[in-house]
Amino acid sequence: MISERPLEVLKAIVSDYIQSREPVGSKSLVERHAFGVSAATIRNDMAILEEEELIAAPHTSSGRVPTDKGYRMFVDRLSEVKPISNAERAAIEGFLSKSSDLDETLGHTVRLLSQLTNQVALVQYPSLGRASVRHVELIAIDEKKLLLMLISDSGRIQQQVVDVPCGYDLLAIEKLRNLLNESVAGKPLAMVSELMKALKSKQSTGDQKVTEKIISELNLLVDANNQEKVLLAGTSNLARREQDFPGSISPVLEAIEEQVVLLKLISGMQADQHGVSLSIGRENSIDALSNASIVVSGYESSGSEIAKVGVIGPTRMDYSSNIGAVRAVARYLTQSLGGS
Amino acid sequence: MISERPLEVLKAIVSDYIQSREPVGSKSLVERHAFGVSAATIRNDMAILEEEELIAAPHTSSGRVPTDKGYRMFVDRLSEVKPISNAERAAIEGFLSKSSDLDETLGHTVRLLSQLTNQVALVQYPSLGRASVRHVELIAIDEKKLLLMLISDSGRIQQQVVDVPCGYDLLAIEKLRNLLNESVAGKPLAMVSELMKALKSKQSTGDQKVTEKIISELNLLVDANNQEKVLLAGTSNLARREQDFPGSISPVLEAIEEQVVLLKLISGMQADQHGVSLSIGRENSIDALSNASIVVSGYESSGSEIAKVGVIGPTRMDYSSNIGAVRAVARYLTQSLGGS
DNA sequence: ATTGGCACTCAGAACCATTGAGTGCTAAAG
DNA sequence: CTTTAGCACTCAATGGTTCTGAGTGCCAAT
Repeated sequence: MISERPLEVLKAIVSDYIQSREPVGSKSLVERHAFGVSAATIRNDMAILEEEELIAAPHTSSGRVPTDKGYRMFVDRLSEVKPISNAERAAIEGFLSKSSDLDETLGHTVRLLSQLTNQVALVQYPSLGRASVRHVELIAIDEKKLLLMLISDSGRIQQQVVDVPCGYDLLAIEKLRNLLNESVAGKPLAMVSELMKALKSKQSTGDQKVTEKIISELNLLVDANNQEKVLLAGTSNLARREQDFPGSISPVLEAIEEQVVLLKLISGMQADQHGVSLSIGRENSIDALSNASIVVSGYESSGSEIAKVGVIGPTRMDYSSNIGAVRAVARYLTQSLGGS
Repeated sequence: MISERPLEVLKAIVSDYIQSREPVGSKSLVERHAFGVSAATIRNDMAILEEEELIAAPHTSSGRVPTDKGYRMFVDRLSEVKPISNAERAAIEGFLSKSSDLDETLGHTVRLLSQLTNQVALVQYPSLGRASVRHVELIAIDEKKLLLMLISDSGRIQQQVVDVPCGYDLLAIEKLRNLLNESVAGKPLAMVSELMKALKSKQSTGDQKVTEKIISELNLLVDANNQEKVLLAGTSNLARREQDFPGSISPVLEAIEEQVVLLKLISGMQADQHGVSLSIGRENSIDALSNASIVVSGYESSGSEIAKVGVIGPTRMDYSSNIGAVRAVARYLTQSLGGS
């Protein structure tokens, strides 16, 4: 077990390093923090921390830098989440209240979060997997074309133009629409394909061909767009932190633009007690992101978590503020979605 | 008037510089290109080009580098558009054929273009201003809520949940929908607000309150979302070309993330004979982009240009290939939208 | 357990000489 | 008038050397 003061020293090292981006040594530590002891004592404490691999030296005899493990210790045990300021709160409220549809809300959210944190912000679109159907709609466009729409309860809308070469009967379409809605409205999307099977066998009225076509298109809509999606903002913030990434930032950018990988990563993260989860440096499995940390929180609609929102930046980031900002934004986002 | 050979020299300089990213001198020029003359002669030609400000020297006595004006001359008079390869053509066709709705199509397009060119790609959403209404839809969600949808002929869909505190009558809604469609379907969006005024005064059946509410929401939908939107992809390509931007790439990234500015820029660009327009270096008015060039082309739906698609990269880019790629992608995009 | 003292380390700045690709100019040749 | 060879000159880049100072590790004394 590590005793009290060494942990205080770790806290000071992390704080100083985050601020100065320079390895911090025993002397500057005693100068900036009022430990009641001498530099030599601090050096002893630092030896303990190094023993535990909480800090490391970039090269022999230079200041120390926190390791991933050190950051982890810092966020888990030593730091407080910094609540957002009133100005920030006002900004969030002002920003989010203006949004009307889901696209816009998420777009605003992600921009906002990136400005609040000065990091790259990301927001995951509500996954259809966990959502349910609010409504299915069939709209006649012209004699041979129908527009099929699927609206999920999170507000996500998908549509597909369906060609009906043989033409169709308006009344039959009306009937089909009602039938579809009766059977799938309110049901989880995951069940749609099953329900459609049942429907297909039961139903025999109207134009069989059109019905079948519509049903298969509906299935496609559920499947094809089941792929998740992430929105990014503030990539330039990463560029501004270039110095925090050894070599080039280009692999980092590449990695976060690779939606599939990124999604897998943030989906796998487990929330802590505050609803926020974070992955520090090599804790995440993506090699290109070994110098990056990710802070995400889930956001909810109708009471259950539907997707995640968060930021990504250098391991050397201000965790306290970023966690605070992500948490606040997730909360407001939930609020803004819950009502609609 | 500049005579023949100096222009050939300029062409060679641009080609070499694009390839090597190093200032090119007279000697390496005669080595790599079969001018039938000596280095000294080339030097004389280069003096002429420098006189005309088509090339410049980064520092006294080092190789020469094309100026913006030099690049302009190159693309306008000296280079051929490089047609895309068969493999690329196949990639485009394969990629775009998979898309179903507008969001997806544009998303695929922009990713594709960024991969094809290894640059940052951008695509502008069809502006509602120039589009017209395909359909208006009203959907009952529950007793006090309606979903109002506006579908434009480019396939863009916008929706808004409308609260109707006093409840509504299904039949009246049906009627209202038909009425709305009769009056606005096929009309340009810009006219909608006017048409609505006319409708408001004429109409008196049904629940006046609901009708009014819907109409005002519809107007909002047209206005509020009239704001244009750009999709970006391949920002990491910019980071990979870091060396082509003096100082940091962060202001460049910032500038292209600033949608409003970017939109203004690409909207103002005039197409040349190939349908492609480009802005080289300081030709564009954004200071942060003084080392960047932009290549865009319009794309069409139903026969008229609805928005732009293109790439943005360092002035020192391969114009021939990029123009080819942008042109091809714009053409396929038009095709893919025209049919739906 | 804490501290002052001291020898030691090593990245980074500062300085300097060297190198070589490239220029501009001139005078001769075609 | 155009082309060319020759030559002196420039200057970024390279690489080696030295210097400096923040910082360490360890030890003996408190």
